[in-house]
Amino acid sequence: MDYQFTEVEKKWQEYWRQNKVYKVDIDSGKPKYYVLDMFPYPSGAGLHVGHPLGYIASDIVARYKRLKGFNVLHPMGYDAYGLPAEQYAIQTGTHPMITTDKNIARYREQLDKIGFSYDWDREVKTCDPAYYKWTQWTFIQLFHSWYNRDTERAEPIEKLIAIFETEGNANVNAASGDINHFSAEQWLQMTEKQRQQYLMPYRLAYIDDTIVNWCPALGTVLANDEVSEGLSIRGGYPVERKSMKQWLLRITAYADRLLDGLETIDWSDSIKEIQRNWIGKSVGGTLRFAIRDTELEIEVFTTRPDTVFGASFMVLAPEHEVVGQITAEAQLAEVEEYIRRTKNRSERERMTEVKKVSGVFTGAYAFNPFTEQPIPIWIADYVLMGYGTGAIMAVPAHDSRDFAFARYFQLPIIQVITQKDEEPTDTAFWETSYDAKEGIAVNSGFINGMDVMDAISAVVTEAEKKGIGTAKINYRLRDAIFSRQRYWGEPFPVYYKDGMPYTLSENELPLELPAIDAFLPTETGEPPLARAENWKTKEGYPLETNTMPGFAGSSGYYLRYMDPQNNHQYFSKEAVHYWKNVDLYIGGAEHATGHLIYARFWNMFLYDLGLAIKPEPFKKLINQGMIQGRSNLVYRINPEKMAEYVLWEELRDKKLGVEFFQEFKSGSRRFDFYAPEVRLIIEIKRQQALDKLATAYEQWAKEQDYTLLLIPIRDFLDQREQIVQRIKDAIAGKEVEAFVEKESIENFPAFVSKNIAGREQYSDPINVDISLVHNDILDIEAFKKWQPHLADARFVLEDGKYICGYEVEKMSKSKFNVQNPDELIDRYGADTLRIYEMFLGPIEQSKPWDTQGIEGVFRFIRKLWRLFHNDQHTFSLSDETPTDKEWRVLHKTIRKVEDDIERYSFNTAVSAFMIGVNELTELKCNKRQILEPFIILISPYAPHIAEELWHLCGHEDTVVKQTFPVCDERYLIQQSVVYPVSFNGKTRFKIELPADIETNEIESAVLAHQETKRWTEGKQVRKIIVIPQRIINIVVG
RNA sequence: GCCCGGAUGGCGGAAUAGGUAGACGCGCUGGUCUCAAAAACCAGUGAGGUAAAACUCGUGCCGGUUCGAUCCCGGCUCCGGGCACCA
Repeated sequence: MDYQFTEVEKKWQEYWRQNKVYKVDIDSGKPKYYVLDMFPYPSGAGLHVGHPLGYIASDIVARYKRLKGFNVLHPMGYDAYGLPAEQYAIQTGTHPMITTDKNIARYREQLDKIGFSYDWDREVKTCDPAYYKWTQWTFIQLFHSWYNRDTERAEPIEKLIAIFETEGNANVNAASGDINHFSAEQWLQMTEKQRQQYLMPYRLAYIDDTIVNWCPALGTVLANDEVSEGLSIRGGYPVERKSMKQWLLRITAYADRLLDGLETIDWSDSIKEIQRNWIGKSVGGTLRFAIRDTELEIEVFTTRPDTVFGASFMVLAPEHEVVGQITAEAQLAEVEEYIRRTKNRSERERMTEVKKVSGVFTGAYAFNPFTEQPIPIWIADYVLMGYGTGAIMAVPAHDSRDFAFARYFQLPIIQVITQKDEEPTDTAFWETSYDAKEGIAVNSGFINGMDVMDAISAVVTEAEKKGIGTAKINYRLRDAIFSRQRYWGEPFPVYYKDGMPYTLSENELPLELPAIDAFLPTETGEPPLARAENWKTKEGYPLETNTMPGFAGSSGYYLRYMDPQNNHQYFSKEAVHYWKNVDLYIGGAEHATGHLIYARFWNMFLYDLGLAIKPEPFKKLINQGMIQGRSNLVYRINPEKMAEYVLWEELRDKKLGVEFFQEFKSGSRRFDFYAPEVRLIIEIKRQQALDKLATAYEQWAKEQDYTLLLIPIRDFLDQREQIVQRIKDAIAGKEVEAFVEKESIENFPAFVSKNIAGREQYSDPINVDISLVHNDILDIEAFKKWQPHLADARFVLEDGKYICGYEVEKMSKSKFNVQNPDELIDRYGADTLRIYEMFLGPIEQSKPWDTQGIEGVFRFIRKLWRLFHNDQHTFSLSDETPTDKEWRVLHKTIRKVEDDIERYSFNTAVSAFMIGVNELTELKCNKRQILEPFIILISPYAPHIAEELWHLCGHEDTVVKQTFPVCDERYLIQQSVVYPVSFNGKTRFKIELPADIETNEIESAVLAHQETKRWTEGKQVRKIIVIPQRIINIVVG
């Protein structure tokens, strides 16, 4: 019997489950290793082959690390809150929990079939009250914390209150919103409500008014990328820019630590770069500009204080508060009109119109604080209220946007920086600004001659001395909006008293999601939770009706896995001190600015609280590439085009003796072909069309003295020779009937195989379900049954086969190219699937899914099986001592596979296994001492066959718990080396030499070789380069 | 516009330290076995060139460094991803 993968795989999956082989507990005697997959959102579609790619890689590492003696934590769970289940609930009334549980069951079934080594006792679901209790708990901690900039960490709000009570808030250095100063006395005299109001801007979870994209029809707030031109992408409903009270998390407090932390973790440069951009730190200073004839000042933020002498105007964001106070009477109408125009456009739309320059002069002037010159103040929407101070000093000579603006409105451009060793030039002739942060200050008073970097700090120092500015760092990062007007999410553990939010006490957690009658917002636009009956505390205070966003539950899940059943704590001290943080995290790159940044923030906060013990949650991150779909195409024939093409092939190049032309026009009539020599017209049309037209056409042709042939398309299917014969007769001048009437037949679809000549010209590609295609050959019978209208389909074949085309595109239902892992497991088994997914290429690279190659892996698995079996298919191992060659194969493979797994090069390890099996097959090796270690070696990749073979070898225990074989260098030492000998870098021949001889011996051996003479003849040997064990190069000339 | 990746046979890819380019697999061609097919096995397979060899060319393009470059440097082209009036 050949290898029976279906039974074998089922048997061992059952065995592993029953014996809880993958269950893991704290074991201080062993080093720990934590391998984590980004847990999935269980969608209704189930897994396709792209999902398990990362899971397989992490599973290989987990199994490998176990064999290497590590205690491996390898859990899995579900990111169970998500829009699809809620959307489905809105449409059907099915509770999202029911949908979600169903989908989870399906996911679990699929995952189990692949043979993953998860410890399922640690499974978490974010929608499980026992889990989200701790999401809510963390929110409470955030609410009761503030960020102390002096200590650079989160601290309890009580400590802040204690400071307020003794000295007010003047000396508090906190990451906070806008605050007014108050004294201890004022604090003590405040009402409870006032105190709460003053505390709010300090909290790490706080409520604030935020401008959001509110969509009344959907009853929710949309993200910027869910809105296009004022309409929701989904549904096309109007979206308003609206100020709403929302919960926010003060992630900005951690901006610097999030940035610095990137230096300490092993993530790809691209993800780190994305996060750096997202945080968007810029270092500079603020400067205050006095406004002429008023007491007012405008503060600007700039990264280039060194260019202040070149600031020739100012620009404010249209919504800047000072605009109303400074606009001159004469400019009022224009300014108001401009503000109205820009107001309703979202930030995103403003950004997309980058190229257009627009703006209006306010009529007011400010004084440049260094040159003391008055400069005009403009408003323009290229200045954003949301960044810096909403105002800039414009330095057109050294900022490209200011330059464009100045040119457009003809404002002065003053050069204040020159490149090294260059003289200033007339800016009137500049085509672009000089933006680089390199050069020497000129026309700049006291900083003249300084280099840019020195000039920056000199100006900041001077500004501080004069009291008109300070050094300042700005971030692009915004606080995270934490409220969603949705049902399917974690309820906030918050109630309102006297209009102020308070948190529930910890013993009231979890606050469970209530039942509601419909999953929609209320008529008054309140979130769905407002429908819940009795949605208030015991005391009768109303509870928060928003729910938390998707990233709430996924931000700390890796910590919960460490101690998932703990009812008293998020996770125990003992657990976190043992498991620490994630050693290897695998998942998609699409979470770069979402989950991966929130989770780092969440972890840092818990670190400040002393709960997490590492500042960074994920030491090493791998982003698996996307698996793209490989669609198959069939080519549907356009019958008229095809008939024309086929006939033209018969007529062209005087094949029938006379010259034909395509497209003959006579008056308003058009015909397909015309031979002027014999006045012969040929027209191809559908039978039905000809039935109607034939008489009129014939009449016309007679009048004009043309010979006419009307050929129905259907004739091209089976009467091609007759057609040609009729044309020949017509050419020969015989009487030929223009149109032979026939019974009309039903239309049927027809398809042409890919490589039939002319196919491109008369067919249209159509996606066909990939399950009907094997190695690009269409299963015609299955295809006919695929859709009802294909039942009578006809085919133009090549070599008796229908060959499909293909295209690489996104895997999606509509392209019929979704490859589902279950099907492949049924056909080839899980081990083959696992190895094939790894074999496709480097884990981080995107690649198309192509089932063709899987056969090769399947062959490899059976070849491995045959190593252990004789010709009669009976298991047979020999206890003889292996030969050196056999040892060498084993140890070479150990070395290669170990190296490859350690550097996550899974595809090359698969090659190494194949080479190993090929070589052992060649050696006809069935020796226990070689093959048993080989089983262990391959078990991370192909756990099922490995377990089966391990037991066949007579072992009672599981292969999972063995020790990874150790490479013994002795077997790798070569007696001799085959050196490639090259002349001037081109390899010419090879020479085998003993491995241990000296360089000069190698040289003389090579020079003595007779091939050498051929290449040195008539030339001089100038140099011999010998790289021991590698190559010999002889320079001649 | 800016930032980050990438480009190697018909296809997926390999070459870990500047040292035999194309490992391994797919596909294709021919063969063995078979009544036949499947499976399996064997041989060949970068391009040009040749009866076969020799030889020439060849890692997106142009140039450089080097005894030697897929790898390092300079300048481009194309593809993928991210960011985008961020002061």
